[in-house]
Amino acid sequence: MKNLSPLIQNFVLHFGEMGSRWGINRTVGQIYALLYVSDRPLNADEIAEALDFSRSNVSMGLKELESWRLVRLQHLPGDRREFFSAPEDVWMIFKTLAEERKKREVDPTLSMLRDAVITEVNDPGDKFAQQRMKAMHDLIELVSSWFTDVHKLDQDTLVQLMKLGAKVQKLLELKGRLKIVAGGKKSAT
Amino acid sequence: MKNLSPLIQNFVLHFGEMGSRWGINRTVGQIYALLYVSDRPLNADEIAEALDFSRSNVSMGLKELESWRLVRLQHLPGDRREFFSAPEDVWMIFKTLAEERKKREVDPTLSMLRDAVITEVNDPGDKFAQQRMKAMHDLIELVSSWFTDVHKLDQDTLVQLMKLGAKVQKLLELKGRLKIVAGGKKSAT
DNA sequence: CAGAATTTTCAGTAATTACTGAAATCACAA
DNA sequence: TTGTGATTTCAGTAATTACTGAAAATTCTG
Repeated sequence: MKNLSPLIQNFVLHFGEMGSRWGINRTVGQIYALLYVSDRPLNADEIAEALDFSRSNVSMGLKELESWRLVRLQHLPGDRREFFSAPEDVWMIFKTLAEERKKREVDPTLSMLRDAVITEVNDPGDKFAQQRMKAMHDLIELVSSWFTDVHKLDQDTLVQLMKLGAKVQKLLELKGRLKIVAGGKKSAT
Repeated sequence: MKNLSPLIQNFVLHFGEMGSRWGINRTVGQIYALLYVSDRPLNADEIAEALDFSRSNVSMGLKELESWRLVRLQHLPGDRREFFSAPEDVWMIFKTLAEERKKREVDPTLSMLRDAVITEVNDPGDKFAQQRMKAMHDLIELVSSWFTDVHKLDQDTLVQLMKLGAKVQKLLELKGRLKIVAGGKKSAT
């Protein structure tokens, strides 16, 4: 790692490590981390130089990141090389990551579970297994469609909701009471 | 894989695959999947037999799962062997997983970011990097403490919230209006 | 306490995944 | 179109991670 300040180097190394713990290869994590903290787009040679990777490794890493929609490719005027940068908005990054993981892993899992649950089986062991799969399916489906749903919310609303934390319970109780009142009115007329 | 019905075999293989995509080794994923759909606790030999792993591999896998608090060890009367089972409550499983990942990966990342952000730097590149790290830190902290917070909610409330999905926005708006009214009253007195 | 049953450890090996350098391909300018 | 710079591909190799079998340790029983 040449020409990287200790601050940035530390960040990059940590992200490489984290990446590998979440099933993303170390190199890819490091490239992303570097782009994330860089104040200008970088080309592949600069990345290879900074992280001390081979040019081809950087090429593969960038391709991977593009497939995750985590980097933007751009051209600088008067320069034939491709420059890469990470989107600035951290919420956007978070959402993109969640969307991609959902598409790649969660959706196929749901589909597998759905198929498994509707299969006709006779064995009691299989019957039990199906119950368990159903429970897992329902949970994943609930969480996953909640995710999709809140993606639609604008960022401020999302932040507001998060900051509310557990206090959201009070709000839900309030909602319950309002509903009873409304329901009462309706049934009275 | 001996004695496993196609239904269960399929489930187990899928989970092994998913595990490895999320940074959990294939074997561990398969052992967990098997325990999850099993209608009774299994001992290590049964697992080794069913999945066709060596006994020592199963031992290591179970140790790993115990460290994630994802399996329960129990003894059957009149049997010296150790039997393992997966907790039944899928929400509990989900929460445990989230807690462990937070403890192992998110918290150390937050700590690294906090340190990086309070470091004194002069280089403009470092200053910029610090801004980015601050943004990431704040997002992770917000989401992570929201997670901790909603863990406290009982399951029904959580399900209610999830089912509400994007409609939660309406509720937040309502809350906003109530606050204004309340605030108005206060300032009037 | 001796011995049997069970579990764990760990060094060696196998399998997988990551990385490189060289060659091929591509993209553009003259 | 040809040449040059840039990027990608891919076969070979390196590094890492996973797995096994044998031995050690642990746990229980008589």
